[in-house]
Amino acid sequence: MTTAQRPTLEAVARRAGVSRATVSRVVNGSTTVAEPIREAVHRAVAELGYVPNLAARSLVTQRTDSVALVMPEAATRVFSDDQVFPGIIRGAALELEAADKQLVLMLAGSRAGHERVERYTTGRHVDGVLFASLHGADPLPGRLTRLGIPVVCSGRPLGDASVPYVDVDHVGGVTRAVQHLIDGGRRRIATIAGPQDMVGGIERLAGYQAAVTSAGLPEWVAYGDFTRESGVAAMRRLLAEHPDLDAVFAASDLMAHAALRTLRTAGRRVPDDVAVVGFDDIETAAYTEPPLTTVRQPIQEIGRRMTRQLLRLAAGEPIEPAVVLPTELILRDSA
Amino acid sequence: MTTAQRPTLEAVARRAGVSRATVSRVVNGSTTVAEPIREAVHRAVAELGYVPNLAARSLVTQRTDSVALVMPEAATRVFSDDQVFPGIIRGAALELEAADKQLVLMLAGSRAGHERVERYTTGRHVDGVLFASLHGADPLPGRLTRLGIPVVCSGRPLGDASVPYVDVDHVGGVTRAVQHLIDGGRRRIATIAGPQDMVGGIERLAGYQAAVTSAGLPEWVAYGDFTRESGVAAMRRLLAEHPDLDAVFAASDLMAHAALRTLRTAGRRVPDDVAVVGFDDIETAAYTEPPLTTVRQPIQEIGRRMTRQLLRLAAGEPIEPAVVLPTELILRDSA
DNA sequence: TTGTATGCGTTATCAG
DNA sequence: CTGATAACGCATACAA
Repeated sequence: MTTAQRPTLEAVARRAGVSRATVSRVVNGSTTVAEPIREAVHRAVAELGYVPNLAARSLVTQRTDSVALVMPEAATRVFSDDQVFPGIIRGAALELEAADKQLVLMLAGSRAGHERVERYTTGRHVDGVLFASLHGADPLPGRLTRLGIPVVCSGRPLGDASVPYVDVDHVGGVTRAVQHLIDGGRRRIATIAGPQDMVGGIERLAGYQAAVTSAGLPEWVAYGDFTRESGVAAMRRLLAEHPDLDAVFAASDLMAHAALRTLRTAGRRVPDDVAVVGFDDIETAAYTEPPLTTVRQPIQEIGRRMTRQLLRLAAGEPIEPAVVLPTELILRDSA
Repeated sequence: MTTAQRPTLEAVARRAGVSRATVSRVVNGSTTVAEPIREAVHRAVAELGYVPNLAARSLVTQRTDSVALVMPEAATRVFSDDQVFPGIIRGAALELEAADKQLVLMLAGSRAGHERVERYTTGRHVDGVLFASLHGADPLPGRLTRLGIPVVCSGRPLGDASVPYVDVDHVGGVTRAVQHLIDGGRRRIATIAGPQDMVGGIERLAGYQAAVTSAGLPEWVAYGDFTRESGVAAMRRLLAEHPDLDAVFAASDLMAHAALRTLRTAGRRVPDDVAVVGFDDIETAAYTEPPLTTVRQPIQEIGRRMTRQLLRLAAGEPIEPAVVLPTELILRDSA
């Protein structure tokens, strides 16, 4: 292993018999360099295996051509099978690909991880930061924004209102879902709510509450955290407390899936005895038994829009502070 | 939004009435600074909201305190439910957490993505590079190694043998699995092999071939790519070509799961008519119908060991060129 | 214990 | 079209 001293611009310049400035021009594709010189430089670059030092470059350009996508979650949840994070990642990756920028994924599940992400992003290691899903009132997005670092969140940030975000129309989707249940003759509609430290959890519950209340129906709530396990527990609680329920709206498809199975175990037929509606429209929603009626949110599009907003911001263009994407009720067999 | 000019060491120094060098010492936790001065500096740092510029720092220290984990796959596959990548990510995250280094995840699914990763890593944006799963003979690990950048691969790299790696004992695991089938009286043992451009696919097939051949048994192979869909197709082909098979070893649990369902659909009972063994021991393996007998590989441990090796390498310590972790046959009901 | 001076590898500004 | 030369923001050997 030749721990060869890494060649610098200087070395290339000497080899090619030109100045550093000229080498820099060629490397950066400037068109104002004479053809023979350009060739000589390219040859020298190849012979020496020269690769620009990004730290030096970004020190002067003030850019890094990379963008961070921060996921304030432990790896387990990020890579669970609800495919929400992966969808956002895919959307961001596609959009950054087009802009020829590097996507840097960072997990901030632990306290230390969160701090490390803060150091990394405030240290200008990236041109902008995307936040994938925030818990509670995380101060980091606001802090970065105040430092002048472009930030876009997925989901309205709970703490600092001044951070631009991309979200979906939770309330509209839930309202349509509950209305659909009511139209189908359901009158005892329960909900399995999501975590109340996340905007998605909060708004979907609010949407449910508004819909049942305005229809003069009772409000039956059990809380989960979007996962299957929590869905099972919540569904059991609901069945115990309200054995006569005839419909349930779950704030995530994973919890809806759990509800489906729990209801069957309890001897209830879906949708005959109990109708079930989920939220997300993940891939498996079409393959559950029975196939799940659910509120679709355009997950990948969230990633794309966030990224586009961020790139605009980084380019100094003004952007709208909030983008809200539509949701859609997908009718299948469970309701 | 105050696009405040970002404060530098210089600014902090002036504010605190000391030299840049002293501020630098305080910021980096040097103990040789008088208490009152240290306090003054800290105050100035807080008042100005100073954050060190990482590019400038790494330009002089030659370190970035971050490590890249490259996944040469599209996002879809990385985040599929086999949980192999997530396991490696978790292992690496845990180990880097302990070392207080930042984990930088990079997807290199497309051609352009691959190039971008190359620029990023060769540009010394990270102190070392972990490769999660290589297809074919990717030249990048070798190239980075020759540039003096620490690299560790998961799985023996197919191209350049000089790159250190961490792998599991594929052959040993498969041999035990097949032997278990033979001990159970099976004589017509087929395999659903993995992709032959990946070391895992190659070695698991080789292990199967060696085991059946040395037992004087026929060698029946159908190829998949580790996914469920490919497993269904492969199992169907095997059933069509060798309707009398009495066992199948699948090179991944996902494919084994598919085999289970396909066999049942075809009217075969597992394990009565056909025994099935998988490879991986993913979480769902315990919940399939029937629960899956499989070869466990310590996925998370792979991530941890890779990372430890990389950190040693980056610290200039010598490391063994190959680490091979043991596999274990987990007996459940499918075989 | 603190300050001074220097260099890390680029890009950008200006002359020529 | 090309070449000096000055930043960029920080860490550190050396001097005081």
